[in-house]
This record gives sequence, structure tokens and C-alpha cells, in this order.
Amino acid sequence: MSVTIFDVAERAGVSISTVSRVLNGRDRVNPDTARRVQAAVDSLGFRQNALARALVTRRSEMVGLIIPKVNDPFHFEIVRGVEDAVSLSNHSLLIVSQTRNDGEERNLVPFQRGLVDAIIAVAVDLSRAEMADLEKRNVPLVLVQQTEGEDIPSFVTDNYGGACQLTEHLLDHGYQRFAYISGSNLTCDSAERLRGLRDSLAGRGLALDDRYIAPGDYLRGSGYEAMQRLLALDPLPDVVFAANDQMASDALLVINEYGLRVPEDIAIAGFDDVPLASYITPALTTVHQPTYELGFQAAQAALNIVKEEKPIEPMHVVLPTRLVVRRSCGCH
Amino acid sequence: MSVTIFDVAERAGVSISTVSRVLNGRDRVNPDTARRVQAAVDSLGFRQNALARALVTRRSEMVGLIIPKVNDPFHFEIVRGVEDAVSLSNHSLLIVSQTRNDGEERNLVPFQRGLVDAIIAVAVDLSRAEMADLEKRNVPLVLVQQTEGEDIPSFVTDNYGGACQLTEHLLDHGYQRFAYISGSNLTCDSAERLRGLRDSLAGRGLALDDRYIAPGDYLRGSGYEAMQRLLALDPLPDVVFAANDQMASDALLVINEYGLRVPEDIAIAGFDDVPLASYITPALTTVHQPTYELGFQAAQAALNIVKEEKPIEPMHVVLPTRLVVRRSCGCH
DNA sequence: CTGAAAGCGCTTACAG
DNA sequence: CTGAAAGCGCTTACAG
Repeated sequence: MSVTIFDVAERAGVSISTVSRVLNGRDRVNPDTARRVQAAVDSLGFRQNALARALVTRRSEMVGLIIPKVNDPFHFEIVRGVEDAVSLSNHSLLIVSQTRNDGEERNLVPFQRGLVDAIIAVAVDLSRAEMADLEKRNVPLVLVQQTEGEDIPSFVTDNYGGACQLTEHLLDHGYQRFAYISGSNLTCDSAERLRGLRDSLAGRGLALDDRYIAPGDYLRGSGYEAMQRLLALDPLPDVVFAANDQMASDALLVINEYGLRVPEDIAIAGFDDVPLASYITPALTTVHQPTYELGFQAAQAALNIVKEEKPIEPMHVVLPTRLVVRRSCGCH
Repeated sequence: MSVTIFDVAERAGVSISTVSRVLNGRDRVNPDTARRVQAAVDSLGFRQNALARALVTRRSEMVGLIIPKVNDPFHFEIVRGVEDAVSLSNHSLLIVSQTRNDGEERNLVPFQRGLVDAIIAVAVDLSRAEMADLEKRNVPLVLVQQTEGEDIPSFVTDNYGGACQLTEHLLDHGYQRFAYISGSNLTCDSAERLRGLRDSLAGRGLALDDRYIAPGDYLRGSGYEAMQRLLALDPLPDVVFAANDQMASDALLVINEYGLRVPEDIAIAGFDDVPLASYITPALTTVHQPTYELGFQAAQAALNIVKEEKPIEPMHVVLPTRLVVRRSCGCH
């Protein structure tokens, strides 16, 4: 069996209450006693059982993260940010990677059973019912890259503003016929980016023809089909704005296969500024998102809600994006 | 307060023992009673408290994952594999992302406190002492992409074989002067790959000059410096074998900056076959690793050890790699 | 098939 | 500053 607090107490010749006190360092303890206890702890190799502790304190010191089951650098930077914030305050990270679209409830079960002190949900489209259930169980929820009403805290990047900035830049190149490759329509980021594109075009008296919107899902390969569809259009678009870099890279491949050149024949731009963007040829003009920051701040906020036991201020944070001009837009 | 098993028992007019029985579905329970209990559970919205349950069963149904703090697709595919295996058996995943090199013990604490039933350590170079401690606490450990003696189960890809295959291919192109950009020397994969390179060269009566080994650390940007160092050499290498695709991509950028062409002036090959490899120009010849499989199998093994309470068979698994020929080696 | 009781390993008022 | 006792929410022999 493993070493318990009773073993330590016995060895140190004190009660378990005293052991608990020196372990948690909260109440005052005679320095001599404390030393004896510490010696017992060390010699026995004792470690507090986190489960027992959590059961009585009602704090597991674990934070739950729900994230779509995609493998891209964009999401992983968020995870890194979350992980850093979480471990900085000595908490652990429990991850549930949820397949988009499957809507099964099972995945959330660990979170409904008192396992985590707070939950961070990334672009995951939780149902209202699920959110309500979590709320009933009194576990704070923070949304990342999505929003859902006023009452649930959220951290997003300025998808709209970034899209506007990018579109303005493309317009300055003189492009007129825009095409858009959309992301998964389950998440709101793609819609926001599209809205930015539309509004900026409208500002110059242009409109986006619906036929020039090709559906994608953010994932590898989906930009491929979308671009093929766009290349069947007549006239061809001047410039393609893909909802993320991955799809933009796919589009580039297709355009090259068709014997056309980027940016001379068709310009391209993406969104996210993942590492891939700077490695392809021509390097991709895109919008940088502070993903690590996003995850870090969201996690800090979640932890704060737990600590303060009240909502955070401000409830809704929008992090600025930054236009990254490379060659695929026609610059240089 | 939250709904407990007592509330359910009261509502259903039975004892908590009975409620527990229907919840866990193990012992025989009168169908009528079971229905009453289930109705109470549903109407109260009751969920078992996972902490309390874990405390008595001595199973938390959580699996711990230790992974270096890098953000690359290679590692994340492993995570995805682990996550799938873990959630397939209704367990949760607790992640600790460990900075290489910092050697602080703190990160392992959650794992030493009874929080997880098993641990999977990815290329992380746990110290012997840490492994021993974990063993003392009776939590099974499975190593991924590393080995440490006979007694600890491990899952690795065939780094040596893959490197041999790749080298043979490059030799068939007629290259003679090889250079190697190494990975972090904390992990054994890079050493294995280097060994494969060396042995294959030796098979053709060639040797690798130490000056042609440039140190890298697998991370973004480190191939950059390494390649600069190699380009200062006289004579220049015919071909550069980078220990992973990321560094190979960096090397490509540097070679282009120097006004040289790949593969005409210097050929390049990588390792891993991450998505990036197929997007750069020229597309990268590399060695595919079954990373998802690796994580999946490792997690299954860990879960099996927990379930069977005995070591698995076989203890050491080597998954085959596959040569992926693209253009950077000179093919086409 | 079901209930009363002990126990998992801790923390935390409450006394002293 | 310290200890005895209750309790966190479950499971599981043990009786019946």
C-alpha cells in the first residue's frame, strides 16, 4: 500500500491534523514540529493523495479543455497557452478532444463529475443545454474563439477586423473579383472573416458574388476541392481569400497544377499565420493571430473565476490581429 | 450543493448501496428497483462524483501524458492517437507538457499523487529516479519514442531502419558528401537516425566527416543556423539529411537565400513526413512515421497493464517507417 | 436482491 | 500550537 498521512503522523509522533497543517502551510505550526513532520515526509517519500484532498476541499486543481479534434498548429498554440497558464498556478490540464459534428454528450462526462474546477472550450460549439448543465454543476466556463450570449466569458481574436485589414490591402493591389474559401460553418470565426471581407468590399462599392464563395472546413485538403471549384468559374477570380492558411496552401497547389501562377494570375491570402505560411512558395500573406496569448489569457481568466468565485472583468476580450504581408498577395 | 447518491437513494426509497449497484451495473439488482433508481437519477440530474469514486476504487480512470513542450504536428499526432485510445476506453487524459532541459521535478507531481492510473511519456527523457519513483507508486509507465532498459515498455518507430532506407536512396542518386543536421541530443531518435546514416554510408565504403554534422534541436529555426554552418564548409555537401522535416525546411530556405538550388546544387531530405513536407518547394523527400499509431498503441498498452495488472507482451514495439520520395532528393 | 457499516485519504472547524 | 472527530461522496464486503 502507499504511504498515507497516518504513516507520517505516526513517524513524526503527531496527529494527522498537524501533518495536514504543515503540508498545506496555512495554519501556524511550531517550527520544531514542522521540521519533524517534514523529516517524516521525506524519509517515507510521502505524497498527498490528490483525490482525497480534492474530495474535501472541493477543488481538484484540474482545468478541463475541450478542443476540436484537429491537428493544426493554430489550435496547438492555444493549447500551449492554456497549458502554461494552468501549470503556472500549479493546476493540471484535463483534455477532451471533441470531434466536430458528432454531438455526442459522452465526452463531457468527466467534466460533469466534479473532476475539474473550470472548463475552457475552444471553438467547439457546445450546445446551450451542455453549457447550462455545466453551469448547474457550478463549474465556470470560458469560451475561446467563440461567443454565446453575454453571460459566458469569451476570448476571441478580432476576426472581423483582421479580415477588413487584409481585404483593404488586397483592394489596394487593385483586385476586384474576390473569391472566398470558407471554414467550417460550425464555428463563428469563418463567418466573421467573411463579414469583414464583405464590408470592406462594400466600402469600395464592390460586392462578393455568392458563386465565388467555396465551402471548406479548415482541414487539410479541403482547400483543394474548394479551389478546383473556383477554377471552374468564368471569369476567374483575381484573388482568393481562404479562411485559414492551410486551405490557402491547398489552393496554391491547385492553382499551380492548373498551370497558373501565384500571385501573377491569381493572388492568394490566408488567415492565422501558422508556420506553414512562411515556408510555402510564394510565402503567404495572411493575418497573424495571437493564439498563444488567447489560450493563456482564457486560462488565467478561468482560474481567476475559480479563485475569486465571481465573474471576471471584462467578460469579453477581443485580441487584435496583425496583417502579415508576404508575397502571395502580389507584394515585393 | 450538488446532488449526491444519498439524494438519489432517498428519492428512490432505497439505500445508497443499491443506488451504487445500479450505477455501476455490476451486482444483480431487481429490475423494478433499478428502474426506480434510474428515474431518480434522471429527475435529479445526478452524476457520480468521480473523485469519491476514484478514492475508493483506487482507479481514477485518468491517464497521464508527458510530452515535450514543442508545437509540431509530429507530437500532436501522437497526442491524437493517445487521446483516441484513452477516450475509447472511457478514460480521461491528463497532460503535462514538459520543457526540455529544465529538469524540474514539479511537473510530475500530479502523477505522483494518485491522480492517474498510468503514464505515457513521449520522448521526454525522464530521469531514472523519476521512473523509479513512479514505479514505487505503482503507476505503470509506457515510453514512446524512447527506451530505457528492458523492464520499461516502449513504443518507438524504426528510426534506424528509416534512416538506412533514406540513406540508401540518396546513395543511389550518387551523392557522396553527406551532411547531417541533428535533433536534440536529449532524445534517442536523432542518435538512431545518425547511426542509420553512418552504417549505410559505411556499407558503401563512405564515412561521415564530423565537421558535416551540425547541431540542431528539432525546433523551428534551428535548421537555419545549422545550415548556415554547413554552407561555410569547403567543399559543400552534396546532400543534407536533417533529423526532422522542420529543420529540413529551414535548411531549404537558407540554401535558397544563398542563391543555390535544391536539389540541383544541394539535395535535402528530412524525417517525419509532417504536412509541411508536401507543401514546400521542392516537396521534401522524407521518412514517414506512423505517429498516430504509435500513440494509439502505447495508450492501449498502458491501459492494458492497468486492466490486467501485469506487464504486456511484447514489452518493446518497433513500428516500421516508410520512405517517401518527393523532389528534394533529386527525383522526378 | 438489499441494507448497515466500514473505509478510501484527506481537511477543517471546534476545543483546549 | 495541537488533537479528536466529523465529513467529503462514493464502493464493497458482510449479513440477511
